[in-house]
Amino acid sequence: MLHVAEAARVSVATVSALINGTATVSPELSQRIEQAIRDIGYKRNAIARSLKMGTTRTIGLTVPHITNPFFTDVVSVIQQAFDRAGYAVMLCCTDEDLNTQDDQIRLLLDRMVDGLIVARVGDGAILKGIVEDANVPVVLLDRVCEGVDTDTVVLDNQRAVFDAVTYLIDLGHRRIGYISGSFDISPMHDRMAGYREALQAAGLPIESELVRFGNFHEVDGYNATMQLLSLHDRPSAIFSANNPMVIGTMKAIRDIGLSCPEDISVACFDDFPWSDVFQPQLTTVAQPVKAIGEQAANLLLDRLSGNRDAPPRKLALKGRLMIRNSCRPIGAPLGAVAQSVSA
Amino acid sequence: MLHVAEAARVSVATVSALINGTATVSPELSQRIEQAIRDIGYKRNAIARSLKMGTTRTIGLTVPHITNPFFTDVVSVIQQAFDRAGYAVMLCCTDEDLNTQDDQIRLLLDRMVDGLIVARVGDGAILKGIVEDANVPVVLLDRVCEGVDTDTVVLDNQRAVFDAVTYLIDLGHRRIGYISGSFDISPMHDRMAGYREALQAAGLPIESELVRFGNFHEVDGYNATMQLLSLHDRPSAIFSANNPMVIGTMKAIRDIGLSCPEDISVACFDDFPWSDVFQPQLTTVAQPVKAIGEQAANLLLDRLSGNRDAPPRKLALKGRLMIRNSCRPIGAPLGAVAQSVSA
DNA sequence: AACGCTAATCTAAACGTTTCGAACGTGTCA
DNA sequence: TGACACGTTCGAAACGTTTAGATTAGCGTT
Repeated sequence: MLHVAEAARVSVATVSALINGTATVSPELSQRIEQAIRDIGYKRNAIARSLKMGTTRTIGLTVPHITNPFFTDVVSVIQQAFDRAGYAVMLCCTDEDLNTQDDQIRLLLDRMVDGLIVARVGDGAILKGIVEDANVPVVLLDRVCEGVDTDTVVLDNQRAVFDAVTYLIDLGHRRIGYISGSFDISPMHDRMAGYREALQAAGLPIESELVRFGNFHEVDGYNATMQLLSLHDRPSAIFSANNPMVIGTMKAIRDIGLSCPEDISVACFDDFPWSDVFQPQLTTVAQPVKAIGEQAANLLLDRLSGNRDAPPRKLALKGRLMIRNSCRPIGAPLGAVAQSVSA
Repeated sequence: MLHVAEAARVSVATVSALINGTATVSPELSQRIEQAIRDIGYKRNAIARSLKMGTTRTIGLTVPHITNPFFTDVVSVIQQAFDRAGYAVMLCCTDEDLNTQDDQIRLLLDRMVDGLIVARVGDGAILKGIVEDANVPVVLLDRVCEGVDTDTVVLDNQRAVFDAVTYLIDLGHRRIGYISGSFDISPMHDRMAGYREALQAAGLPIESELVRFGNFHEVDGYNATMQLLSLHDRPSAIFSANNPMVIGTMKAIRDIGLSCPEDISVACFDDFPWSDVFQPQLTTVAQPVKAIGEQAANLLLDRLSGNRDAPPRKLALKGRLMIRNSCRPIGAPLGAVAQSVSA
């Protein structure tokens, strides 16, 4: 900018005024300055600007795994929303690891992001400390977090799983295996609560041998399913509380020589693009991904535009059970699929 | 830092020296300073540091669509690599749009990223101009780019498609539909070349009615497939040059009342997590995603660590044909699948 | 002619670091 | 005793912006 100013024989203040339109500058000087900008190929240094202005027009986004289709979609939607608003987004993947997550939030805060969208945090206390230090608006995604009282957008997880498990029960299933993610994040509590609630509502016992835990990865789903399938009295249906794990479930079923839905019914959390293309077409709980991402972005954008003092807003969206053909009625002839019963 | 210096009754220079270890500071002062840092809860301002140092320890990454499984994986790998190296990554999705891409590269350059990984650029000339202005190392991913002579990592696309189409021919297919992405990016040229080369090598005619173009999205694959299937003499196999489009292909096949592989064989580019779980298990060309991402990251990291003058390095990696059961031998009994023939 | 008003422009301080070179105190050596 | 080196600490400039407030010029009023 100094060079531009010299070339145009004006002060840097005038150049800045012209660029930002913060003051009127005469047509004559405007032209000289614009010419100089072109000649020199000047580009404003956003770092210097950020330092002075105290804003980077950049937000931080952390998710556990970008390869989980839910987060893939959410990231995509959020990225688009901030792009439209002229913000850049820094993406971090925490790999479901608490320390990694803390490090990355610090990394983002160090870089003076203007705001933060955090999906699936672990321990609330740590996040709370980090976030209170840096005085930056935060929106929590996909989970509530004890002690961190801030904007939040989540799914009504309990209700969603309740609906899915009730659907299985209505099909005649009595022994329903449940594969949960590890319990340190709230959605897994709520989803489990939905499972138990559905069983209780139907007067079915809650049997601990039917509940398995995994760490969200395909291999965990595989192992959990293997255990469930080798039970003496094996379940007739399995619900997986997480999407990547259901891949493991399907592979375990195949490897053990069974087939879905003939021998065992399967449903899971999170829809994905291929779910209705191949056989079996998985019955899933679809999250309103687009709405979730957009709401989160709007919440943050609103804070960013100055609305800092409004009380925290908590949004809970509804999931939707996508009934396909991976669950079959118990007792019905083998050819029957779910739709014919649930109609 | 000023406050810390005051509280510890030293100069800011000393604080900086201690923090960065750039000069020895006496144990006594060290302790006072560290105490002050804790008391105040001081965090170094990375923006000010970047301004002074001329480096942001941030890189920019642009991809067309994060929802394309190839890019999802590549982004994931790249993110991890830079995370390990202490870099943040700014992610942009260009939606296959040239203007969007230019805007976003400018956005990233404005923010003084230290380096750039660009996947799937359109016009080389524009990129070239942008990149030459900002003197920042760039690595090109997934495509070569005329006129931009810089580090590049791509797949040997022609060979990969040649292998896949040859496989189809070996199965007895004679009319093979081909769905290409739009032609303004190099992989689509190369993949098409592979298709033509395979046909020619087998002495088969190249029929333009069998070749369709789409814009990389599911809906494009759907439309293209609909056209291919309503041909008077419809193809017995379809190869889709892009992964999202093959979803459309499968849906079109289903909607038209055909089934794969009984009525029509399908293969496509890019493997995905579900490919061997459901039926049909799609035969795909798998890219070595992990290697591609890591190589790209290493190339950039190397430049970032000072190796600026080395001549541009061009890496071409080999794809791998994952033979599953979505393609059947022509003329063989209906139950037969690909493996039994290709053994 | 002196005055005030407005519009255009400029000067200089500030943002929070890093770093160069100077300054200071202390001990060593001639 | 003075010169010198060494280890530690500090002052101040610099990075490239923004912006408050000062300055200037032009013009209409009284």
